[in-house]
Amino acid sequence: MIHEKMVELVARRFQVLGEPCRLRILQALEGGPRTVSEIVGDLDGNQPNISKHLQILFDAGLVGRERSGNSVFYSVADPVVFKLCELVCRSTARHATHLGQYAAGTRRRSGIQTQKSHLRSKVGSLQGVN
Amino acid sequence: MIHEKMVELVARRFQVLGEPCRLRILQALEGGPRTVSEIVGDLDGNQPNISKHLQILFDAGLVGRERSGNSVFYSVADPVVFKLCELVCRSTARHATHLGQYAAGTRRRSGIQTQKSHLRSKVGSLQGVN
DNA sequence: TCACTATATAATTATACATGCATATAGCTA
DNA sequence: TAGCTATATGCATGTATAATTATATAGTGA
Repeated sequence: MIHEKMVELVARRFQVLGEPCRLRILQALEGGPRTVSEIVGDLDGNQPNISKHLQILFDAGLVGRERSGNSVFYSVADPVVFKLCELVCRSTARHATHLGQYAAGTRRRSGIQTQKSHLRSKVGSLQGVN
Repeated sequence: MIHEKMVELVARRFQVLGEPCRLRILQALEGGPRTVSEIVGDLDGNQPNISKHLQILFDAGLVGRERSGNSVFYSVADPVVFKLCELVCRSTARHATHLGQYAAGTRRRSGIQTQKSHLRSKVGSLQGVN
């Protein structure tokens, strides 16, 4: 059992990771610290937007930063993010594979199978949905 | 380097995990499959809301479901979610600890330290902002 | 068939958030 | 100081999403 406050903090971290642009930023930082300009160059977003995402990542403690002269270098604060991405990546690939099997196979569309209906039919549905 | 489509899929999964209510649902499922009613009983949300969150978790492939008579049993589809939560939990705890140290120590407010200013002062700031 | 339980869905509202543009601020150099 | 570069912030806007209420649908048993 986890405390309510902790659940919210953990959820917030997942939420911060749940943005394609921010994942790409972390990816760009995988090789080491980079300045904002460099990151903007790697990705195709505009500078203010990248800066705002970097701020969000920083507030979440996922990246660190240090000013060097006129530039600010950002770096991944906790390498665990790469582990997380790897795990989710694998899991996502598995899920996509399953979806592909279903699509290529029975053409069933993710409905709930009644235990009984499961015995008489390959195609279950939940209130005719999906 | 990861494909753009994959980045979006992974981000979507993180986003689905980035909701306190959904984390609590997964927590409730840690002991094994449960019906919607049971989950609603464990948490304090109302039934339609829980059902919608369950649908989102299902679409993301994070839970599976099977109807049994009048009830629908939901279960965790991929135990990797618990690993993810554990990793984020630890990382979050570390981050919170650091914040605590800063707060108790120099009272600095997470500004960027210039390399030079770092040498002459313990308190850095970035445009006077946090 | 009807009544009942369990679950899902629709419609609404309020809020959070990403984006883009304009602008402000910090640091450097002359 | 002024001008330049790099970065951050404010504001406006559109979109996504969570919560709530009411309702619809599936299954069960009489």
